Amino acid sequence: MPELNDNFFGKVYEVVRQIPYGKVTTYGAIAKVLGTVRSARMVGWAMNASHNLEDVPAHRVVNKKGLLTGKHHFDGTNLMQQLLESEGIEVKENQIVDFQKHFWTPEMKL
DNA sequence: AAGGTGACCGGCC
DNA sequence: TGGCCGGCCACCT
Repeated sequence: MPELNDNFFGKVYEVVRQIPYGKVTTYGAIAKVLGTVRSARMVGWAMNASHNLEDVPAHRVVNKKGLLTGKHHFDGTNLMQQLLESEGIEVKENQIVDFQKHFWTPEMKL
């Protein structure tokens, strides 16, 4: 029996899945919605597990500075950047250009 | 059961 | 923006 939504991870997946096309969010924002702002690290952990799920666009999740911190965890090295650029997001030196412009938070949805 | 770990954040300089 | 330090919580062994 799949116990996805029951876990802290499940919640993260749902939020990440709701990230619109061409938008990016931060771990802190997700953690905030989950109610655990202080444990933004856990969000990263969740993303690590989300690696197995294809429904979770982890490439749209970056750190506060707009850095593609997790790009190392992707299959390739520039895969994450390619995906973002494919969505119209400019990425330079592992950093998102006009990060704030593409910034999106789950709170917006609410 | 306890300890170690981690794709982070915020504050300070 | 950049570097360093402490906190924080869930997952894994």
